[in-house]
Amino acid sequence: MGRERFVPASSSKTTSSLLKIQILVVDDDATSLAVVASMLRTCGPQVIDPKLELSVVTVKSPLDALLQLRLKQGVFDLVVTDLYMPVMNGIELQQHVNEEFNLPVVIMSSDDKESVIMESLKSGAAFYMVKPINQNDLKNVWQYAVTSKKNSNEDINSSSVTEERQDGKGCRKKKKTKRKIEEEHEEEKEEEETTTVRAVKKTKVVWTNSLHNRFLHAISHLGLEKAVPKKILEFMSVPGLTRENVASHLQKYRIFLKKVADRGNSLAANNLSETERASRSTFASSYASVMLKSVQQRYPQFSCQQKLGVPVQLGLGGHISSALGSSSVSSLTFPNHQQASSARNYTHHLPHGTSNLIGNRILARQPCFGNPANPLLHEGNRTGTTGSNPNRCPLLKYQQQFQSQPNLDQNCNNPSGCKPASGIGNNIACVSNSRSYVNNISTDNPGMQMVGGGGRVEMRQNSFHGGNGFMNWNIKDHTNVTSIGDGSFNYLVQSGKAIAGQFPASITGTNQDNRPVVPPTTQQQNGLRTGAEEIDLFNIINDGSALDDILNQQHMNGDFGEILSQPAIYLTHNQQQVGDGFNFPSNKSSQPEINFSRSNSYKAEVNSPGNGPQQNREPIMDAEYNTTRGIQNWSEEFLNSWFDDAIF
DNA sequence: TCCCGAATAT
DNA sequence: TATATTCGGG
Repeated sequence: MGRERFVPASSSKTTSSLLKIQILVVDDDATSLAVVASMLRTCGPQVIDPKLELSVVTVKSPLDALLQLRLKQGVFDLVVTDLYMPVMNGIELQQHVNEEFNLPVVIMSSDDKESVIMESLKSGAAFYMVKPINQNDLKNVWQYAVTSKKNSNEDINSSSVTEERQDGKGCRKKKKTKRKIEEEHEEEKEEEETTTVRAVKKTKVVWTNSLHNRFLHAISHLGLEKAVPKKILEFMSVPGLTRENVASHLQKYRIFLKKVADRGNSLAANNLSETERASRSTFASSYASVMLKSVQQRYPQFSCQQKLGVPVQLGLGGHISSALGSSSVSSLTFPNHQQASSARNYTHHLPHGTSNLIGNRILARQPCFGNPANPLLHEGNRTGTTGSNPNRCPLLKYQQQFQSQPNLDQNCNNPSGCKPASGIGNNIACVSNSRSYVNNISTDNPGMQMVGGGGRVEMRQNSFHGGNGFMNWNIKDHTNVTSIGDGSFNYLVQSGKAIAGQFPASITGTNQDNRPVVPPTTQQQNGLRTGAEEIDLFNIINDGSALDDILNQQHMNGDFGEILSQPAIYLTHNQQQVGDGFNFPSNKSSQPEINFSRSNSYKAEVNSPGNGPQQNREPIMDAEYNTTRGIQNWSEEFLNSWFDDAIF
């Protein structure tokens, strides 16, 4: 016991208690005002201890705002203001508020010019939100309001310490000028009961995705070993967050990591440096990356990339190919080991342009495809039937390129158990950018087949976003393709969207329309399993719990971790099928579009989070995208915006 | 004195 | 369960 029991001091500024958080929203645009206020009201209780009383007051002019603030001294904890308003702009208002009330002011505007943002921040805005505002922004606002309130209370307390005392009934406040630890000890017994009936609970930090992502980002930056609370805190640079908060979270995170690691007999630090080297992605520290490392460390036989020394990027970055130009890409083939070569179906087309493949150690780098000179992957032919032709076995070529083990045979099998082209582990998720498209990817193996009509792969909104589907697939046995779900498009949707602080979000089988994924009626052979079990596959992503099971299945080998990948990210921002090809806009007004070729019915209707009609949703990204550039060049803003949404 | 991190409390 | 707090020790 014997800990501080501070209550917010009632000063001239702060008459409210911690029990109540009030935000004042200022916007001359009535619609915007209403929207923001309503969103604030909605999301407040999700983030803040519901026991706290939250309220939002709106005013349409900065002058009214100041009036309100003066009238209700100490009532408000934070001001959210539009930037451009008549009479007084947001920055000016902020300055007034700062001088007179010392309250944090959040400025919002659709103006995303860096200069404007910088100016706002320099002038002292707590932060700047670019409209359209999303729920996450507002959650942060609540969070901020709470933490800043807490802090200001603490500040007050530290200068003129106020202590809350309680007799089990009412709460009585006692002012003291100086507080000494010894005194507190004296009062310990007396205060015993106060622990149960505290008028004021310190606000809990809610580890939102955004916060958690920052946390992960910090860890990635620092490295797991050097990531100690203080440094993490520093790096995260979140106002109000304390070292203790971070320490607590870190503890939890470590426990989580340990749990994951313990699943394996831990091949310990094997290959770690390589892994480390490969993990240069922005997201390298992400959960996925940790997951992948863990998987790979435990199951080195499934870690061909490492052995091959391929410079893959791990984690959420998945395999991100560099933008190496725009040579076209033709075909990838995956022989079906189970069938006679004459019956094998080579229908694997690759995107051209820079493609990002996730999946089993297929790294679709630009020069790899359709370039006979490229030893990594050779064109072979699209409809070839001679499975023994090594040129049609990309992995074989891949293997040859990198002379290291394991040696794949012509069927892309390898004696050490690495069967790159079989099973779920080989799902290849492919997203192309650079005005390219995914034609056709399929493993043509018993196992999970990435599919979509003609064998396309769809990367929908990444499940980590908790939004739409994860990917399509069909279950395929030797002869049949069994659809999961509605038969045309099948999705695995991750349910646990944005559950704060949950490292492993769970996945449920729900298709795009929230209909449950219907498990295949027939137990598939060769390791194919029921829908429920397939869902387990995705749990690998989450906690690895299904890994053992899956590895026991024939044809289910692979680096599952890589299913976690970046590409879906590309598709998470308001894309519509408009034409042929997949573009990101060069400016904000144009809509990204996507089309996986081959079928006009195919839509990558991935949007900013929300439930409204797709076309009504606002893009949440304003990423600069240059078709000649690769993922590495995605703007920080984009990455950050993704950061804020995603659950890693 | 700081602050880490396991243990424990809430 | 998630987060906060305590507390021994470097």
